[in-house]
Amino acid sequence: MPTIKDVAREAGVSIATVSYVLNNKTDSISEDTKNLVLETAKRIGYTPNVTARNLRFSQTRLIGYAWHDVPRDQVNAVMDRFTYHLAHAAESQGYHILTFTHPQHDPTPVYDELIRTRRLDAFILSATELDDPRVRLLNEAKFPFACFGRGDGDTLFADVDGKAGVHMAIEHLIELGHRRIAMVAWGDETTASSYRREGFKESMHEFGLEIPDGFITLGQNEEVHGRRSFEQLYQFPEGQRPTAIICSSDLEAIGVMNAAEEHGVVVGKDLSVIGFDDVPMSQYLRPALTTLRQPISHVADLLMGMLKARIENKPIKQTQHIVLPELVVRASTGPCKPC
Amino acid sequence: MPTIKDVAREAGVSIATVSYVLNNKTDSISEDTKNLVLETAKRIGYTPNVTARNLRFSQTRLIGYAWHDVPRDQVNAVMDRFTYHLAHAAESQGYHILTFTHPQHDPTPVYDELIRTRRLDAFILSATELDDPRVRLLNEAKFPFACFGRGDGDTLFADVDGKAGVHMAIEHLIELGHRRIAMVAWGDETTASSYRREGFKESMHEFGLEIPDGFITLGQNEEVHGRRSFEQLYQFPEGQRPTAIICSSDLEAIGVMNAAEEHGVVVGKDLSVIGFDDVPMSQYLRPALTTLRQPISHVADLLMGMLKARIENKPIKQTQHIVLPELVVRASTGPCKPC
DNA sequence: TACGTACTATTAAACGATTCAGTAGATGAA
DNA sequence: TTCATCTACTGAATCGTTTAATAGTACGTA
Repeated sequence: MPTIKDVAREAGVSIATVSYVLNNKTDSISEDTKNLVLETAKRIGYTPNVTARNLRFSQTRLIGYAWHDVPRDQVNAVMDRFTYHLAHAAESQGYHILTFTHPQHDPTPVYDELIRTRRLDAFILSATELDDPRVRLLNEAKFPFACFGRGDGDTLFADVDGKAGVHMAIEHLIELGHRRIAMVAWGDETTASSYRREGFKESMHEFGLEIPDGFITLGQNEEVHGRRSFEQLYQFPEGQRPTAIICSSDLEAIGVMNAAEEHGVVVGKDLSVIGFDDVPMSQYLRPALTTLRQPISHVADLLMGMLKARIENKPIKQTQHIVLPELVVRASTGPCKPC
Repeated sequence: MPTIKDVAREAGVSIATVSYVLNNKTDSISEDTKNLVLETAKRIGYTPNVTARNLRFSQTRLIGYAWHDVPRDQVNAVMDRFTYHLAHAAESQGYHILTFTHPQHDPTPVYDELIRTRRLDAFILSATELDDPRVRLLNEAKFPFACFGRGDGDTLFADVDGKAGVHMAIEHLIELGHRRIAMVAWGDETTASSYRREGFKESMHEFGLEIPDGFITLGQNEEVHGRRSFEQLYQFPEGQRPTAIICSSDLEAIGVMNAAEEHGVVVGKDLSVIGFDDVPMSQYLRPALTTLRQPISHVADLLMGMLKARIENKPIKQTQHIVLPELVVRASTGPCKPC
């Protein structure tokens, strides 16, 4: 592979001249020399060596994104799509994504290692928690990063508005005549969980609807949580059962639908169900699932835009973005039957 | 961040000495000096700069993997899991995965660019076709790569044995009493498609079973292909319809199951259905889907093992691996009812 | 005394770029 | 003629490593 030296020798000029021409710093280069260098570079097929350039600039043009393992029975929700869009967004800014893995409960050593070896210019984090050890580490190291999820202080983040999403879901159900609406929520204190749960409480109140005791079920993001939630809600006497259930994820919605079918309850008619995420399969479920689609591609663009500015020490117009999900209406929601 | 110079100055020795100690080339370093250097490096928190090292060795310790876009209604099958396991396997060999994207029908310029800038040491390709333009490019450039999928000549590859998978599926169905078995196959000439389709023909013949005309339906890997295949097979008079359908993917199996339900055919009882891939959702379908699970993690390990050897010019024991899928039996297959 | 030989550590040249500082040569002004 | 200025280029340091070649001691031996 030819280097800048080869171009210089072939063109009969110095290395410095070649570099100036190729970087378009041609203030004091004659037109003739410039053309000669450009032609020579093209002729011998020269392309600058990224590693050498990176060493010179103390950069890597690489952004780290940890791909954490998920048990094979769990759905990785939107993470595969997010990775694709992240890679795409990074490329359009002149960066690349380096994916790495870490033990689920001890991420920091890997982050630390990547910082210390100067392998990366920045990180993208996803599913950030309140008081997240990764965030603490990166802040202490003053290392650039941006989060898919909430952050405090001057943390760069973009997140989906779970509260507004649940509001949209309730609005849709009310238009269909529903009044008794339950929610399958998450018990653990992640930001996403509390926004979705609190959004439910607030919006129901706003619409003047009661939330009977037991209408918010708590558990983990698993199919069985949806399944158990249905069983629990089915215990209510017939006139007091919810006619619609909003879930915190599509996976839980599937659990609800599976349990409902086993009890002879027809989803979309006897019971309306709404999920969250719009995983690829949800359109092929029977009935197809009404769900809140996360604008993944947009989130990736926002994160990369902010991150590039931070890496390059440029001003950032807006450091925190909360974007609306989109309600995708399918057959799992229908008019309230008993109403 | 401290550099090797800082360690040398602090310890009062030369840079070379520090380097020798840290790389454990201590043939001609006294025990005292060695300890002094190690302690100093630890005290000031020194970690070698990867970029500098890479420049020296003309390497990047980075492996490229293209993440091609898939329409949002399609399931990305096993690619998300593959990426995770690939990253994991790479790390255990001292490498990292760089993900990138390219236009679906014009991949080569991006590969070319990454080679020319010397951003990567090698590539992993997936879904390689016969006469693949990427393979041609990489062979011409003599650039290391390994494929998830078949390859010819001395191409490094690991692939799932689709033929054996279909054989296992047929065997399972025969044990359940089935005789009239159909297949939802792919019309386009990818290697995966032909292995699965030809495997079906061969195994059926081997078991002494006929394949009536129309029992192999051709289409693309979409839900609707499964759906249409069912409709087509349902046209047969009752005693001649297939009692079991093997699909080339879980997505098609879902299509078959959806169409079956609409016709009042109960999957798992009236009709057995087998998928291919074991996508995460398949266990939560109603009925849960019997399917052929691809040993993704094993494939990733094999590929990275071979690739590392090729990059480092070490001998490779076995350059081509064909691994067995695992039949995961769930409720979508059951005893042959009319038999 | 002189010399070969361990032993230990250092000097300096790479790797492939960028860029500051400097320099020849031409031109113009005093 | 002399000096300043401008144009068009080059030399060499630098980024942070690795490693071949070399050099300085000390010791035993001829």
